[in-house]
Amino acid sequence: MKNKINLTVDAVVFGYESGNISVLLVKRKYEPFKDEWAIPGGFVLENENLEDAVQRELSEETGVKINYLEQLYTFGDLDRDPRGRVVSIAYFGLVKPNTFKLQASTDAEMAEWFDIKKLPKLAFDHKKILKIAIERLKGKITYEPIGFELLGKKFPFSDLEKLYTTLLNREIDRRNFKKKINSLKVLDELDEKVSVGPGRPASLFSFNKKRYFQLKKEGIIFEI
Amino acid sequence: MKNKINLTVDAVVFGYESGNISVLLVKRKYEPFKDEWAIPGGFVLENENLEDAVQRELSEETGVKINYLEQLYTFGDLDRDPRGRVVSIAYFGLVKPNTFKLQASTDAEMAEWFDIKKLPKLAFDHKKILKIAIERLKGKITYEPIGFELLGKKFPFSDLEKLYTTLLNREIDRRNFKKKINSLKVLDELDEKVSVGPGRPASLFSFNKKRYFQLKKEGIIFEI
DNA sequence: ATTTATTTGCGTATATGATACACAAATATA
DNA sequence: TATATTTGTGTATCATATACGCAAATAAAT
Repeated sequence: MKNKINLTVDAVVFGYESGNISVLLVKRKYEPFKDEWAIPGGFVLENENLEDAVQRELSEETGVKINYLEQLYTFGDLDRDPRGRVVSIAYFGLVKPNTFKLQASTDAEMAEWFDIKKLPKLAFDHKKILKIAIERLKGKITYEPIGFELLGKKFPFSDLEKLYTTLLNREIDRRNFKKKINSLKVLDELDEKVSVGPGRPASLFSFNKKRYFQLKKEGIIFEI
Repeated sequence: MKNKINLTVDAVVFGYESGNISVLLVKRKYEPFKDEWAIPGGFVLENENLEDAVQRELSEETGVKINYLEQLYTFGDLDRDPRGRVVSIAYFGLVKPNTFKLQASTDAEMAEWFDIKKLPKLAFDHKKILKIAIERLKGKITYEPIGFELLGKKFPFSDLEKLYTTLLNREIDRRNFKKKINSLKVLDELDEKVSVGPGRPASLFSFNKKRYFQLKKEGIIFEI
């Protein structure tokens, strides 16, 4: 066979905590773009599935455990890597808050979360990749309840609400939003409350995965 | 650099004529899967953009001119090619009826249109690729007016209607459908009529591209 | 202990958009 | 001239989305 080409995977991983949406970046240790921030990723091995490659690179570079992963887009422009032709298959990932904190130990490669509104300069064409990933996140959250993938096992309703207002960058009427979510029946109300700061204590909810997969199978559209 | 991998592009190209949706396939001349039908495609050259590779392969193998092209998905399973590891970036294309007929001359590789309801056995994992492409086509047509990409410059309204009923595999109420399309204002009614067979002659319409791009920019959702 | 600020939590009324449905107009064919 | 066939429109009803106000439960301040 002929025409072998360098192939990498890159993973745009989003996390959410206390009203901020963050993306996971790593500081490059080697040229090109040494000491600049980049989306985690690396070369695909000859005998390795694409998703395995993503998981391996993420685990090596950041130690973060991915909760949701899907393919984003394949970038193949000729000049995207100064070393030569490199085609990159980008993935889109979400993590829950418990796996959100980075182990201080993994400083072999420095990994850090960045608020998506305060991004540093990025290596390669990673700015473009990130832009497409953010669009996908915003788009997807309005028609599939993937918002839950970013929340913990138990959460107050206001967390979900704040996630949507942050991501969609607009106010949401809580009463109508709740009606919509309730109609989907993907939330189970737990027999437990939390109270943070002033105000009425909030009931905790959990995400009903069974129901979620049922909806997905039926192709239910979910429009916020 | 290291870990070079064989990279191909494949293009699932749809056409539409007289109520049938067809896909373009080529008969393989060489092993593996010699004499079996496959989605057109081939190896990406070292110094060639991905889209250029698609267009080149399509032109070499089928002579068809693509009207609309977008990336579909990248397939990278280890065993998808018996010759070894081959990662394939699949594309999704639509052609208009005027470029629909295949030149009889290009029989170097035999290319043929197949009704998507009467598909032959396919080489490699192309059945899987085609399945995903058909889902994409069906999904996409309900929220973006790409249906027009499959029609000629001028067409009677019933052609558009039949395209949707065929693709969605269900009846559509013409009056409500027309209301929806009219509200988008993407159709210009021409001062011209056609009459085929019995029945009232039909006005011809053309597709207002300017308006279409405007809608797209505004992120207008179009739900049939 | 009382008041104030803050957050959660619900219900109803209105507007907007989707669906259901029937008949007239214009032609080719018999 | 009658019949079959296709195009072409309007209105009434139903479902869903949006707009909107106030009570309940707490922490913090006085």
